[in-house]
Amino acid sequence: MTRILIVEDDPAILRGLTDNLVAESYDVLTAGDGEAGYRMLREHKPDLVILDLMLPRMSGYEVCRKARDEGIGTPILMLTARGEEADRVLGLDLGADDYVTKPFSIRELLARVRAIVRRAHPPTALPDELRFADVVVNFRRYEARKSGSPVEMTRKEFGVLRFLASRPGEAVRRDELLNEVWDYKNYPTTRTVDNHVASIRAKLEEKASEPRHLLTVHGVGYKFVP
Amino acid sequence: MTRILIVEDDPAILRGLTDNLVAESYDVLTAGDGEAGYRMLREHKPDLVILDLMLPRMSGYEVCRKARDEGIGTPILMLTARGEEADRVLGLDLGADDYVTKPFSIRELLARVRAIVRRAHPPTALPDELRFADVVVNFRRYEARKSGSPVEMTRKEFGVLRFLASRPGEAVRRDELLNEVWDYKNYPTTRTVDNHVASIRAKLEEKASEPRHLLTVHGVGYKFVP
DNA sequence: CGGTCGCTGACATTTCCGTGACATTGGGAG
DNA sequence: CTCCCAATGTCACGGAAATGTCAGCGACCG
Repeated sequence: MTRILIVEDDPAILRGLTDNLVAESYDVLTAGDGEAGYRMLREHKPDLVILDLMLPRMSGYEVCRKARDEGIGTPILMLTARGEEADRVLGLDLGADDYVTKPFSIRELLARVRAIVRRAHPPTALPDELRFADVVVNFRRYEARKSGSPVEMTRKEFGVLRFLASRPGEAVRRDELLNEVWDYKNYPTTRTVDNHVASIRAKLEEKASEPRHLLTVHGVGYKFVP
Repeated sequence: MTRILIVEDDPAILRGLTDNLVAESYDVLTAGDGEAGYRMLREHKPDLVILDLMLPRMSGYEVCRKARDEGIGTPILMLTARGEEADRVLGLDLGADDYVTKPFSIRELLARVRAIVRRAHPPTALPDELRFADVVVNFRRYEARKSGSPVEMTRKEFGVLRFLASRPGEAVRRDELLNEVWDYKNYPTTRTVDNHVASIRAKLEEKASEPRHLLTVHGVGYKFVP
């Protein structure tokens, strides 16, 4: 799970950021001033810090410099107010990885966060669409069709199928599926995975008892073959 | 894959830029003088050009002007040496999208490249008008009609419907709607979205309890289908 | 000061998820 | 080859989470 520390003294912005990042299933830590932020940075070693430049007690500038001086390489995304042009370059020269100027669009900020995180943890790309036999599944539309007729599937079913399909032909362990499709709060039994696979089979396979695309790998997990 | 053309005569800078952009998984093309750069711009239609202002054979200034004269709208990021202040504005007037002054921080340049690329792949344009079943909605006039009769809708309702309609058939999460239709300062509950969708249904759907165009995607959000 | 709009919270309803019990299968040990 | 245990298939139920619905309240505007 990717952990993000937000250091920001404006409660409105802090809340907006937190909500959005949590919704994107990041782990979020927060601090309201530079000192607390710096302490949390050292103690919790987040994967990314979103750091306001103007902060009470210790500026983002100082937090950044002190962290870098200590060899802490955690990626830092700076928040700067408009007109702090000089500080911009300074922030970047200090070793911040990117900056965003307030007022910023949430979309832009999330895009930058994703970009930074992606550089650190390259993920496996998930497909947007999947076709096999007479089945078409579109993961953006959350739509599935078999022989042209719509099939109702649930969110978890889409999630499981999508992850299996991202590694075609490869056996995927149950705990890998749990890690990828579920979040860390809801971490059910591995049997839950079986149930979801079973219901996907019931909906998309010709004969659920003799699956041809969602195969069991005994003692390991499941694999998808087109 | 995003393709970037770099036109730069200093081999050291050229190599530094290339390495960094390749590392960020861009496709990189290079040219060492203005003429070659101009030719490659026409032939390869990159998604972005990083263009030095001072170049042998044909200046960045000329390349930019000629390209724009021919209606080539490719985004251009200008590299200018310090003290070329006058040229800066010129470069921007010519239709360059951004500029960076040498010596530049590579991080800053990468940040600007990302910003330009993002702008160029627009987050889906919003429609000005929408028709489905016996409904006509005009988002410029803020007018809606059902079976020819006017229907009163509020600003937020127009906003929500418009964004959903900009991605027909695709499931849109509540937080995406909040990000697009609301601004980051006013960031209400996701339940607020439900209410607005409900009231749009009440006004435009035949039976609000059995919507046929504004559909719920359980666990995800909503989608609009024409 | 009356009305609309937008947001929240409470309650009703629907959908889905996770679990456990039991049936069935697979594969290794003997 | 057969037996036996573990792994998996199957199913139904209880509860939780997501959504629909409605009323109320404050902000803003005329």
